[in-house]
Amino acid sequence: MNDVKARPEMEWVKSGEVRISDLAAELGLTKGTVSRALNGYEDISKKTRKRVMEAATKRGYVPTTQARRLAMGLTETIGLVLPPMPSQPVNTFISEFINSVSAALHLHGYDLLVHSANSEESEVEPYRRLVQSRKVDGFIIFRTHEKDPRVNYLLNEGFPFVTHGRTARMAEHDWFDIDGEKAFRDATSHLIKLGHQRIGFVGGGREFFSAQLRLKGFRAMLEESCLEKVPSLEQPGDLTGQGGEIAAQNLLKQTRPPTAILCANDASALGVMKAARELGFKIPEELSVIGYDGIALGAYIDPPLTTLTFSIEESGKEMVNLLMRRLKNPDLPVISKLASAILKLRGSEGPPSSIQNKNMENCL
Amino acid sequence: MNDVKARPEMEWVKSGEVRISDLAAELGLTKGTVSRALNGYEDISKKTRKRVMEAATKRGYVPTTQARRLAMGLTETIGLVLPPMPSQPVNTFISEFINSVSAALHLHGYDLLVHSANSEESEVEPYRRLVQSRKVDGFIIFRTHEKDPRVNYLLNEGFPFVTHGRTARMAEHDWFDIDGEKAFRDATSHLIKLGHQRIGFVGGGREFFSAQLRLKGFRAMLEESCLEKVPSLEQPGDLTGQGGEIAAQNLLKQTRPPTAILCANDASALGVMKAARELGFKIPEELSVIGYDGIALGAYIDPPLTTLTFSIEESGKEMVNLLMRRLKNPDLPVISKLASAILKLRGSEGPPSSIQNKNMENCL
DNA sequence: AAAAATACCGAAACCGGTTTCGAAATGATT
DNA sequence: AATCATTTCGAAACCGGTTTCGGTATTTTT
Repeated sequence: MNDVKARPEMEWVKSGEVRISDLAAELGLTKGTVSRALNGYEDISKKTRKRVMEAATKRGYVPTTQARRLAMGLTETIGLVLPPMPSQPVNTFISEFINSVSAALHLHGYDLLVHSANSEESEVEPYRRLVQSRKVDGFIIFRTHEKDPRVNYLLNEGFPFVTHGRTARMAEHDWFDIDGEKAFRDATSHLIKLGHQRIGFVGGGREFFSAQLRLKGFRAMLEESCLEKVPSLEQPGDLTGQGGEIAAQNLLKQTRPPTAILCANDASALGVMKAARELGFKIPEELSVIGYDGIALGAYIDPPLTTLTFSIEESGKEMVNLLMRRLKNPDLPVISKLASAILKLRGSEGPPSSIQNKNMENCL
Repeated sequence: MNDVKARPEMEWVKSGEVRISDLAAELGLTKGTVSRALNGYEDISKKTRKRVMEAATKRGYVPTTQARRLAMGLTETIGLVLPPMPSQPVNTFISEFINSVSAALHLHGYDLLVHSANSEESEVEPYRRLVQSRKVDGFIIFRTHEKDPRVNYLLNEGFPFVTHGRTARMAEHDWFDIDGEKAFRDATSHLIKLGHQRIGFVGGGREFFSAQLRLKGFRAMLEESCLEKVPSLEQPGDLTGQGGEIAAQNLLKQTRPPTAILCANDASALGVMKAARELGFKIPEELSVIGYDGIALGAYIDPPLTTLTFSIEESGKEMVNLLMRRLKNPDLPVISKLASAILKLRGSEGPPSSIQNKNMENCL
């Protein structure tokens, strides 16, 4: 009967050949039974279950994903759309993030579909396509805007997603974020304690909500410390090295340049340092610089870049957890998680050369 | 009859609701006919084709990807497995590469599945899983080893893939690579022409084939220029900043340290620069440093890092082209493409301080 | 020992498409 | 007008699984 296995070396080990119907035929069962046996249904006798599982491993049977997913009505895939790459790509963040998200998803049996956005079309277009073609069950979104069209679209569709970063509608969707406001309060406070009174700020692009929060933290700490808010010390920036250069030039060419500059990310901090060097400012003696992101390369430059850092690994994991929870039960109330960044002192900041003394004790 | 659309605002625009059978029923056709009409079969009259297509766009019908793929027996998905992240992630390369590959694949209607490798299991395990579960039609592999188990596995399975980088079996598979040998010949030649005679080399990890080729180019140019090959000037390295630091210490603490150091990538070059600073070597006056990768950050450090650069965008595109060709016709002969890196002078190299003169004219 | 409950498996529908085959309707040919 | 060739579409199988339902075979209850 089953002398099919002529030789014990099992020559059919070549993967991807055996289907569930083959297994069923071989065992004298129906494919329905085989399926239930493999999936742990209770209405299968231990004996046949064992028989089935042994045959499955022996023949190297692995269910065809597409078929299973079609039958079960889910894709087990999460979409991640990369933002259009800036001309100056500095995003060591992205690769780490993808890695962490992918690993976390894998633990839940999910795959990661990475899609690139081309800059010509609308920002929501990739999301729309993925939703309509039913290629994914949910999204991971990062670099949120305050009014984020992607969030609007997905909320309107009732499609699951989690954001890295808050939005104006953050009460309506799950999100994970780093507390950039607190981070910049801390960094600003650190600079003030060192004696700085004129502190410049290089932002991260008006369009990103996180940039606003960082600015907010910066301003709040200034106010708390009775330092006047000087509009010309706040430069927009754009998260690139080039943007940092331009911002630094605007800051340092002023008649009373700042003695410290706080940057919305490390890339612009590097731009700031470059411009500062070219303008003859010594770091950190004549100018303190602090970045944000904690990129590893920051430790290798001269002086090493002091920066606000956080765990990208944790970010990815947490976001996946939030998303999985949402997928399992779409009706749960929205939740969020706020992690904090820590100030990693590496040497690009220090006390200002000429301490302008002023009443630093209390606000009058 | 079809007064279903009570109001002209068409409230069923909500995506993902309408199936092909709905369309068929609405039009009084069978789903087979609708399918053929939509897919441009010749046996459908212009009239009904038009009717079908209009109804499809009106109802916002988009075929369910899973079903289509199951029926057609393909996944339209390419797998990319990320290598385990080093403790010091410096890979701005990866995110750019993913972006470029993803964009190129999209033009062909393919998706990109990004999978992370956990370092505990065998290197081929992720590939095996993706093959067996039939989640992808092909792979894009990078960071090849000379004897690459992934390549061996896929060749043995007869599964389509393209590598970024050559392998010992490169005659058997399509590949794309940067001509690292030539690149390092060029860089070495440049240093020699500047007057350097003791040149250090920081490799990129024995396991990578590319590292060997770069070393080969370095050695070849030394020999061509009648410079003696000093084994102690060749350090292994590991493509990280830390590895660069260690290598640089080994080089610079020698009694006769090199006047220039060539690094297998920019990350290790940054490590080299850091170590050099700490040991009191001025760059480029007392030590020239050249990297490889052309990372954007290199332009922002002091001095800006001279490096060998190439287009990641082009790499991604070319690899996708190779892979698509292979998928369309698996029996075509293997082809490959070798692109070249160009030396981007930014300032971290210059003539050695004390020119040790020696006969530089010809080899004797 | 007959009746009722339980364990176990087969049959078939289903997921949502694609593709082959054949039949009916239409048009062209003689 | 009868015959043949084309056009056009319906019917049904198929991709490879999952899941519901119902019917024996077996065990338990009385």
